[in-house]
Amino acid sequence: MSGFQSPRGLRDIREPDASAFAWAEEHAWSAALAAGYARIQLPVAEDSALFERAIGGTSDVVTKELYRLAVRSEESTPLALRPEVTAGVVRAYLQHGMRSEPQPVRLVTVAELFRHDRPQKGRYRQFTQFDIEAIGDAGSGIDIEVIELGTAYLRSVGLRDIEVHLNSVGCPTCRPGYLVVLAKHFAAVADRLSPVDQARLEENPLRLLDSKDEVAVAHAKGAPRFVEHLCADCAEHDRAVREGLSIAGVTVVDAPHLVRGLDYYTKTAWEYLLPGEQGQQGALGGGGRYDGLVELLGGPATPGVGFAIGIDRVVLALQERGLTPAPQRPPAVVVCGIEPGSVGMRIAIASELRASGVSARADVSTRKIGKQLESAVRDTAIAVIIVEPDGSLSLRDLAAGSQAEPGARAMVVSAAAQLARTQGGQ
RNA sequence: GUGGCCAUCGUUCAAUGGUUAGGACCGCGGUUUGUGGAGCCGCAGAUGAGGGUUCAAUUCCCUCUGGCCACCCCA
Repeated sequence: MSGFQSPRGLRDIREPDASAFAWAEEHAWSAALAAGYARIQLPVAEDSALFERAIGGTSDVVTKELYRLAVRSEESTPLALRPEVTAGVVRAYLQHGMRSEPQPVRLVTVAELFRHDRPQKGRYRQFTQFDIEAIGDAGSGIDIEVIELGTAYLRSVGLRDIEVHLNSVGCPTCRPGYLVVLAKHFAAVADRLSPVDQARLEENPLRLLDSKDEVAVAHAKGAPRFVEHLCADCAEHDRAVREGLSIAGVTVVDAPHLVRGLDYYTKTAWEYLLPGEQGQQGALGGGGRYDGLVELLGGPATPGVGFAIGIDRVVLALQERGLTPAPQRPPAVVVCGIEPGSVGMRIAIASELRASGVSARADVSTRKIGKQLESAVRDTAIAVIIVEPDGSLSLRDLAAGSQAEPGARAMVVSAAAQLARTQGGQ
């Protein structure tokens, strides 16, 4: 052991997990690209102030989970590793004048994010999100499009039983009024609330709906529902989203207690959940509308919606259900030989096979042929080419156990490729 | 960030306040010398780190590191 370990919450992803990750990410890209979303790659770090402004300076994500980079000189701007992607996307939208493109601007990315949280299963300090953003359209239609896209993605990877929990968190017009009503409701039991919940009653009553504490949970059941205190505009938006989703075939679970952690959400808010799962692993992702964010970041008033789905959690869910895709299979053809001088030729032949679309590798050792065959067999290779001392090649069919007489290179290579193609498909 | 449980070869298990910490799987090699996943034989490989108690610590205590669970929060 070297004495070094990966830092807390940061991990190595190896096979077979690595294949499952790649597979989940590929599905994410293609689901969004097929729907007309444009790829965008963003930097992993941004001006710290961008996150502070977007997410809210008092939020947990900013106050305790943000990785702030050491400042290297007086004039450099303080940077932070991204804890989420929406802020960066909005920054890019403004920086590149995307408001002069057809609206809404639809963007996708798969991003590594960093949050200094206490790690647990399904919760890491570096994690990957599939993120979709549609900026510049205030209509309910785009909400429906985005929500449906997320469900379609999750279903496409095999998570057919996911639930969409939906709520509306209002807007600056109606939220203050609702908070008052809500606070009044909980004030009745204020003295029985846990200390944490009492603080929430003061600072962010919405969070009380989300509490795990017995008293709060019990009292939350009879709490006034936000959907009944929405302003006319928000109420109509909510109605249209629900109706549209139903017609689009997305079944929705009404979730009056759903509140999202980031301050910038308005109106539509939702989460993708796995029924039966408790706690952390249950929430695969979530999203919402953020009509005030662009303006908050210094742009013109511009609406937006988006979601983020945790790839790490998708992979975990896949594994728990045995839906993990088959890992990459080893090369179909192995090129063996024992003379040290034939190594170059073995590599050239393997390369030639690959160029013709057949996976192949050379055995670059000088071990006995028996050992080389054994390792090829264990790797589930289909065929072996043996470079004979005189430079001629023998082709051995591992399934059949037969070996042809040594022949000329071109012939043997094409026969091997042929064999790999016909048997590889089975 | 708070509280709790945990930590032995790459993996999975075992053992002990006292000689060389044991097995299985995996890997590598041998099986009479260039042809197959078996069998047999062999090799390599661990007490996470640092302190303390003790004649003696992998074992008991402390700190750190890392994992897991709950909370917090979120993906």
